[in-house]
Amino acid sequence: MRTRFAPNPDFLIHLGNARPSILSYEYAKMYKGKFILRFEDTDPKTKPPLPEAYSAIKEDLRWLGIRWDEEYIQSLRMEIYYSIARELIGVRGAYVDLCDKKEFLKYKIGMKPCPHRNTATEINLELWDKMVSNYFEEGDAVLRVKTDLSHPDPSLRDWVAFRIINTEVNPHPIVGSKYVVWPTYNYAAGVDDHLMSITHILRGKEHSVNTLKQKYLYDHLGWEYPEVINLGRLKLEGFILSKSKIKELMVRHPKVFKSADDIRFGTIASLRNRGILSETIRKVILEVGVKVSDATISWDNIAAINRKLLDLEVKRLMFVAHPVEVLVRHVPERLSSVTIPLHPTNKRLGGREVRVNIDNGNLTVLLDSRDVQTFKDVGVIRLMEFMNVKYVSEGDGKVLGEFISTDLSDAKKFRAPIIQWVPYGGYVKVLIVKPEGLKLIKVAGYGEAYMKTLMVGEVVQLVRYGFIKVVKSGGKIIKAIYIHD
RNA sequence: GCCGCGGUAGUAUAGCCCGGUCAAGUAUGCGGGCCUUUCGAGCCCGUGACCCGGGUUCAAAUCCCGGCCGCGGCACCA
Repeated sequence: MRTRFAPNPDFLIHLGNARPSILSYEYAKMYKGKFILRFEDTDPKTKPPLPEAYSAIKEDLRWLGIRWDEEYIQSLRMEIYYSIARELIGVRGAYVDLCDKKEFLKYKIGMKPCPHRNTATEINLELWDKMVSNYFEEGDAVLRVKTDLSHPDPSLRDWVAFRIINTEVNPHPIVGSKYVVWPTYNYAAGVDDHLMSITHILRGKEHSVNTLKQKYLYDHLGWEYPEVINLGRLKLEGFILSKSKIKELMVRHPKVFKSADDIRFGTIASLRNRGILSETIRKVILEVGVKVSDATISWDNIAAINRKLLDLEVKRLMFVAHPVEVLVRHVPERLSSVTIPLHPTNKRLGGREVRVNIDNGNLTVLLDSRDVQTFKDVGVIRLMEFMNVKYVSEGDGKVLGEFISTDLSDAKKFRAPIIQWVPYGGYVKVLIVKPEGLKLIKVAGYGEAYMKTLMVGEVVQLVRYGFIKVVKSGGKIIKAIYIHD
């Protein structure tokens, strides 16, 4: 078993591409076969390859846990395509067509052969050599593969295998202006799948006609076509996956959407930046499986999988989004420092010391305005991992509470809600960016001082708030991306 | 318009090839409970689906036909 993933390096890959790539890789692995990565960069004109995309795609694949046994770049295989083209002409499977494009269309829809279809082989070879040696202009000549002219689908009839692209005008990022005759997707992919002994092709169902086209090529050459498995399209609820739509947004709003890995998009890099684990993506793709029908992946589902993976591994910290000062009276001085574990069960994560300032038994903490409301409603709350507090009064905009005890069992006795808190004076400002569709909602709040030690890229759980990924730290304000709740 | 392919709960998926064990399984969501120093996780209970209509058959989610809906393709793109 040999499978392959064959992206066009003209852009980043997205969640939709994760389906064929992960599934092809897993298939090969399952049957102890080989998996091949092949860059299909044979159109320097309408889909010019992006030099940085080759490595970016490889990085994304590696991140997804995909390892490949062989790697090819089609633009480096031009001589191979050329030599097979001569072979194809030799068996009268292809001919050089000098017709004008519109003129050919008439023959095509009329199911009639164009005048060049029966050109003698020697002349065809001569014409082909002229093509390759830059004799013709762009648009003057193509090499067509002979198919069934009466096929009900007109697009199949004598499709183009090679066309001329003026690479002085549109140089290729890898081979520059070295070649002017370029193979089309169907030719290059078809030839390579055979030459690379691909046994199973897993690709999007948009390629289903291409399979039919390529089979003509295989028939002419006496090759056997691999097994094909068509995969349905994937959507990600609330995200844009489409290459063209992302490009359009970036062109139209260059200041809003600076790069294709923006957390609002559905590229693999975007999801990685967003804080989604590669394991989550793999699970989702494997769950969707090999089916032709389309699937809309819900964000809830992604979040559920991701949350479970993150839950055990990530530190839990306190954060208050809409702070209200609460003064607690009669707090014992010995409580000016408490050590709180960073995770209730994962002891490897250790703990952190939280210092508070107790002045004459008075302690000021910040609570979320919603929690202050519960405080007033319920009468007793527990400041998580710290102490139980009784509500006293509210006046002049100040909320007053009274220390009861530190025992957790008391909190249970009082059925006190457990609330996260941040010490007044011992906090750090946190700015959280929450993507919602194409908008970014910004939430500013206060995190406990320990958050200053977080590194960029680190993911933590803010208790009762959600999982975040730190994108900027070190300064006065910590910036983070909201992953999910 | 013309070719081709699909349609199981809100979402995703299992079962369909080889009809009965499917009064349809699983995950997530939603409702409730237990547990828990989170409104998180875990555990338990509940909720909710075979697109419609015919046919074949003792028996159809599964096979056949028609309809409806959805998707893909119709490039000198990949």
